[in-house]
Amino acid sequence: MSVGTAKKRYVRAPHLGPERRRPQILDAALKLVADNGVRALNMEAVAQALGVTKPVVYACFTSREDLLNALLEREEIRLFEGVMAALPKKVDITNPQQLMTDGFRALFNAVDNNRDSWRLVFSVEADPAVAARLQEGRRLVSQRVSLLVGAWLKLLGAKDAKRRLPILVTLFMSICEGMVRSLLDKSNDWSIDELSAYVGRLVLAAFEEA
Amino acid sequence: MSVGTAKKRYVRAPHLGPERRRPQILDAALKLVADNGVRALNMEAVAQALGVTKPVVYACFTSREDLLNALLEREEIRLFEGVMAALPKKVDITNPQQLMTDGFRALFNAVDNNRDSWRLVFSVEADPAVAARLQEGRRLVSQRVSLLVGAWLKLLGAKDAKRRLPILVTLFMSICEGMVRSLLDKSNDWSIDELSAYVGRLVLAAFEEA
DNA sequence: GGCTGTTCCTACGCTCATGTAGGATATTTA
DNA sequence: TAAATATCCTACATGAGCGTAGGAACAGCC
Repeated sequence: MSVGTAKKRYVRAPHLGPERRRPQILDAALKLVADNGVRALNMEAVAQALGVTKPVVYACFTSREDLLNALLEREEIRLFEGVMAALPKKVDITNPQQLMTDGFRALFNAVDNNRDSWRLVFSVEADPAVAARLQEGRRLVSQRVSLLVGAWLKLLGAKDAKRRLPILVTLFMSICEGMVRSLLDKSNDWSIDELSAYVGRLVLAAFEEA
Repeated sequence: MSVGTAKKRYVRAPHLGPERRRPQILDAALKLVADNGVRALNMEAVAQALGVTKPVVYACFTSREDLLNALLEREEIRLFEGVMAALPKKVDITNPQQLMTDGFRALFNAVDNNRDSWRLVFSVEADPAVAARLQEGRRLVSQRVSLLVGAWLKLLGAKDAKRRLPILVTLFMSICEGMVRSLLDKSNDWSIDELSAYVGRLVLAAFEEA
């Protein structure tokens, strides 16, 4: 074939510059991790997803670890917002049932509206590069839950509250995490409203025995 | 220094042969994973732990994946035994409290007596080489739990049992997993007897609302 | 002691992913 | 339009881990 009519083998990517590429890269990285797990997140794959080459990615993030951290930094805002909004400011004794149901509904909706971000959290556990950050996030949420459960125990007038508290926090966190996980991979036939009402009722029953 | 008095730089490992090395290798691998996570499991590390070189390991297991599978195959016997023994044969309506407490106690003891094996389970989740095997294990346990919870729902005469079942199973499994996890990394001031009694009471309360 | 077969070790090749140097191309500026 | 600058691409260096070929040391047997 003649040189004149030969098609270019690739399309050279537009000159956007690091500033405008950063968010694109984070988007691509999020999708990669959410779809195929953290192990699928490598610089080559990210570059390809954008129709670009590695050095372009490295111009935005100095390393894979840097990229992953930046991704988490961006997502954790959304994530925390969802979780913290689900937790009530104060424990309202007049209607604990409502409190639970509303909380779970808020959580489940937050998850359902940001599935990829939430998948990220669970995928990323496998990666040591961000283990510390993740653990810190969990600690923060636990702390908040601890406050609320502590208040609840006080209202109940439970004996031995100080000792029971960590167990109850663990229990509550496990339940939340389990339900969120199942929300992310199974798509069962429960609406979020139904599910939060049911789970809320069950969990409340347990906590009334606390 | 003279050649005659030069110390050997290494001790050549005894000639045991693959047959007798296999269990040693599995032990070393288990310890590695339990202590430092799956990522720490590489053939070189395993070899070093035994004072041996890689080809010796490869004489016993054809690949890293093979080794990991063999390890899980060996451990899962112990693991299943613990879990299945914790689950009652039949749902005894006369004393459900006892049923729960005994179950949790059996589970927690099984975990506490095989901490490394259980750590393995949670570490290994990060590795795609055995993801399928792990998932299958979970499925088997779920199935068994499902049977029991199904029977329980029948005894309760719960409405909509079929639809509620999977939610309850997820809930129950999440709680178990969460408690086991916390048993493995925190060493709190609860005895296993106390803990199982308390958790049993809470979970029962929830399930009476099922 | 010498022979045979087993077991172990040294040394290397391969692949995949990270990260970088330097040239090519586009865009902006003068 | 031509130089200066920003951005991108090709090509390579490096390192970790997997897996293997072939020679060295040992054990048991005659």
